[in-house]
Amino acid sequence: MEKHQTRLLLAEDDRNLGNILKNYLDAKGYATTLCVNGQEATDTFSRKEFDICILDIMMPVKDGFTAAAEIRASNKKIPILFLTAKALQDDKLKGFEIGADDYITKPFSMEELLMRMQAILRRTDETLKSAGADNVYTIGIYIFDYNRQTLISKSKEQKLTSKEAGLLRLLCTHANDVLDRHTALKEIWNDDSYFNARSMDVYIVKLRKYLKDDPRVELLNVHGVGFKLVMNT
Amino acid sequence: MEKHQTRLLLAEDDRNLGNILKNYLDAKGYATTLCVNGQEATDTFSRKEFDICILDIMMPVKDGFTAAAEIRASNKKIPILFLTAKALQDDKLKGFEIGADDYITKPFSMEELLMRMQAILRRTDETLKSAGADNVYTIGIYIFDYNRQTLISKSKEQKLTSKEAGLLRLLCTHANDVLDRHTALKEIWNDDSYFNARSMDVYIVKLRKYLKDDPRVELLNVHGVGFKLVMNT
DNA sequence: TAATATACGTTAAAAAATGTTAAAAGGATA
DNA sequence: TATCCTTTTAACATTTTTTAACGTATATTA
Repeated sequence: MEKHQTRLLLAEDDRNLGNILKNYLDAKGYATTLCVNGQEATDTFSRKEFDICILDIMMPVKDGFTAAAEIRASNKKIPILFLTAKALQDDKLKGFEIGADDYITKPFSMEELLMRMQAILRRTDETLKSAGADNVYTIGIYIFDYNRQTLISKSKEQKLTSKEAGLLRLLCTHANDVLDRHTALKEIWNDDSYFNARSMDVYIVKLRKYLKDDPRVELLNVHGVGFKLVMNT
Repeated sequence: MEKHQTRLLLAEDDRNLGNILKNYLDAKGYATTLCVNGQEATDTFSRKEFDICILDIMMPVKDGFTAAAEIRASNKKIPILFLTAKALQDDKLKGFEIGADDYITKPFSMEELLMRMQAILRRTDETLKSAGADNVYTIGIYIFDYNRQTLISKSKEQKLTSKEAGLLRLLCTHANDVLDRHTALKEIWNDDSYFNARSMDVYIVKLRKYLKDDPRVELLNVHGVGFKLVMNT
């Protein structure tokens, strides 16, 4: 039921850049393991499970190409992304021949790195996006299936409209945390205006009615900020 | 079950560069269709089947981003690769947001383009083939064959009309995801007008009737947006 | 703290989109 | 032309969403 974090192996010998990247990627929700050379990277890879590797080319002890080749030998599916100051053509081609998924030359923006990683992971993680997209949430005594737009409890099965389901899913992804009004309006109404805000209030009332059979589930307002779906266990 | 050539849609308004690329890619074994603007690209894409798209950003009539968005709306899986002189960061991010798989800035070497294409196709080949398997889709207890225009279950074989089959195929390629009304109307009715929209609603009713024997298969409406064929969990 | 403004709760009506069925129109073929 | 099949148009029902109106709660300021 729990969607696991994407585990990322990052090998970068520049401690400064390495830490900056690790912090950024951790903040973006990736479980990042930082290695400072290729040897450490291959050792770590053989001990732990990873979903994607980001390797610098020029590193002491063992370079990124060599590390990539070893990683590829033990796992021929895992995405590998090279990161390097070398813009030399031969190196790029060599990287792709090893089976790299991308090759980013420094300097690059961290946003671009993230985008390129996501572009690769979109293709790789079939389960995350398309097939098994975990859109089923447990809300107290209810089971909410976003895909089917149903909210089921022992006593009854409530069909939801698309707006109801969309809003409830957003609330679920922010469970026990505040969902900002503006965020919700932009996500579901595509436009943050006065009337849409009032419309959203109407939907909050509807959702409260649907959820009223479980007193431990509360849909609280945070004045001036948004709403919070609280589930007391 | 022979393995077909990879079919490549290339949109590039610079005739010279376009022809050089087409010749190179053809020589490398790709069946390349060259378009000189975004409009031609989207028109061609809706008429023929492709495995990957390479789009220039700045093109007359319709730019590459707009074309990509339309292509992505009608096919959420097909790899899209942008090709451009613009190295602006915002543009890159915009490209990836649309769902691009790569973004190559000019000047680039044709070898690198080829490598990047192959890196993407390595990831997608299997998934594309298994997912869309030659226009035959499994929908719960049914087997839908687009080419034969049949929807077969154990109890009966339903013959479909061409509009029914066309709409059902689009819904299948968007399985468990919303198929936009406008996209469907442009794809199947070639024109997004009020009466065609009503006609489409009639067809949705027909498809629901055909699919009603499997309660796990649902054809849901997403109010104001489109329809979603739900069939997992 | 009272007055005031703003945000939210609630219900109902209006408006828009979709569901449903049947008839009309269009196209192909015997 | 008669017939069959597909598609569109029409008419009416129902559902979903928005807007309006009014009440209550929360924050702000004199």
